[in-house]
Amino acid sequence: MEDESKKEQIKALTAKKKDNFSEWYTQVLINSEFIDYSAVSGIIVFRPSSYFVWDKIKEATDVLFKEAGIKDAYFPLFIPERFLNKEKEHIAGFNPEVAWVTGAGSSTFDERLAVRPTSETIMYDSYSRWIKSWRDLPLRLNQWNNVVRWEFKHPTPFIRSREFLWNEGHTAFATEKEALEEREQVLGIYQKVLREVLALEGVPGKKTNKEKFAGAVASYSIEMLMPDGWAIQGPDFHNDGQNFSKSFDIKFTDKNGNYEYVYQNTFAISTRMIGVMVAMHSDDKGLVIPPKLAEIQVVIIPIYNDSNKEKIIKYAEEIKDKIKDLRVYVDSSSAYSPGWKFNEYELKGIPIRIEVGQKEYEGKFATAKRRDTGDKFTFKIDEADGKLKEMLDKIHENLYNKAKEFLQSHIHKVYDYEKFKDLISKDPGFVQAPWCGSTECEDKIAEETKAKATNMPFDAQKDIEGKNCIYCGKPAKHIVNFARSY
RNA sequence: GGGGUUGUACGCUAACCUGGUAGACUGCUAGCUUCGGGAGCUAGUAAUCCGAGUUCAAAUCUCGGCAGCCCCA
Repeated sequence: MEDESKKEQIKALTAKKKDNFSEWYTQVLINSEFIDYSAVSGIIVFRPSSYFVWDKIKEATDVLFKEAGIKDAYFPLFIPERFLNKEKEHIAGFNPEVAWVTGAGSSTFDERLAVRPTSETIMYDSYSRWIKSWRDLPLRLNQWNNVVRWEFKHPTPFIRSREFLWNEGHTAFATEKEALEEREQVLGIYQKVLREVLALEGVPGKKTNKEKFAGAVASYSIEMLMPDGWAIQGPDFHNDGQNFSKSFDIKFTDKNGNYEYVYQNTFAISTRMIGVMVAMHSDDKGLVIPPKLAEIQVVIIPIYNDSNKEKIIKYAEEIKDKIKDLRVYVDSSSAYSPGWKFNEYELKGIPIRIEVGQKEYEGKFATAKRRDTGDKFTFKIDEADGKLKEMLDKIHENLYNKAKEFLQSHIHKVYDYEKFKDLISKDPGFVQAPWCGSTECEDKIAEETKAKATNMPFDAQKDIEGKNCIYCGKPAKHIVNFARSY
């Protein structure tokens, strides 16, 4: 037992995922050197391994954007106040969270500048000058950047952060039809990235009026679930109609010579998804990073003593050389013992660990361990390349399947309000229930159960026939995904 | 906005009640011995949130500020 108490003083996690989720979440992120807190409250530092994860998410998404014909651009960080004020709903939604720059050096600006909370206004000022003719459309631009929203609620790394990184896509079309068609394409891209890169599954659907984006006609989201059963909004897509084009005067001459306002969309995926990824996959030993996002995919730990040190390290390097196109690291330092390294790389979430010592050297094989399941396996060094790639695929698949099963086992379809209340308080998750469409019922439900209308899942709407609103009993118009929400 | 609570080294913590040498663990640096699940020894490095008051003497008591956390609105 003396060992136990000593261990706790070392870097091991003291909180358990099951017992104290938020404490565990923080410990995992900090102890694994994934992130650090900064001197500014509510803003974290992305250390190399977490920035690597973001870079990969970005890369995977960007390839799909480019294939779809969306180009990258970059617009200013600072937005003149008069721009923000142009679209009334938009400014009303963001005003409380905007950070302002009021001067430089000892001088004060005549007009203060907002640090972008989102870039609609600064981009659409340009769009209004760039779009003159139907030939200029569609205009589909994206930027990868950072935004600042000075939240006052308790900050949580990645999940609720005052500065975060994201993509913001802003597109303009000549017709409403074309604009609406973009939704499926973009949500499809996000879903593919979530599944194939982050190993996560969410529920796509339409937002209620109350929850839609400030300035949008309709909003859509992929809603995610955290391990504690609370919902969190994932990537989103907003159909802005002509709201912004009218405020920013983005009009063009159509084929018949008439002036028309463009139809617009905006969409985003943010670093918040890293938080969901960490929370879903990791365990009491530390981080678990899906193979495609891991800075080091395979770590090789040579186990040696004075008499065989050189040849064992050489053997480890030899195995590394046999592995093509994977990110492999040989930790041959003698500063730490093998046991120390095992724990360290588990804490950091490296998908596969390989151990090579005297036994392996003599038998020309290697011993390996999966981070996700803890299963050990061995392979002959000549088959290292294929074996490891296959195993990384299995790890991804396993993580994705577990995440999907968790989501599915936490979706409940309910038609009775008493049962609804019971589920929300006892077994948090998504509760899908029929709703009449009135904000009044939505508000009452939120007030009585603390569950928010997260979105209206596309695939659940077919069940609407003959159902009544769970709150008022009037005929239902939508099936809504209610949940306690971050 | 109201109430509670906590600020000691990178981190964690002791001394606080009862004022008097700031002590462990971890980390970090160096050396020697180790190395198949967080190795051992030796030496070194590093701290009382800020300001005022009481006192011969303040990490400790009092007041104010700042910061974190919790609860309520």
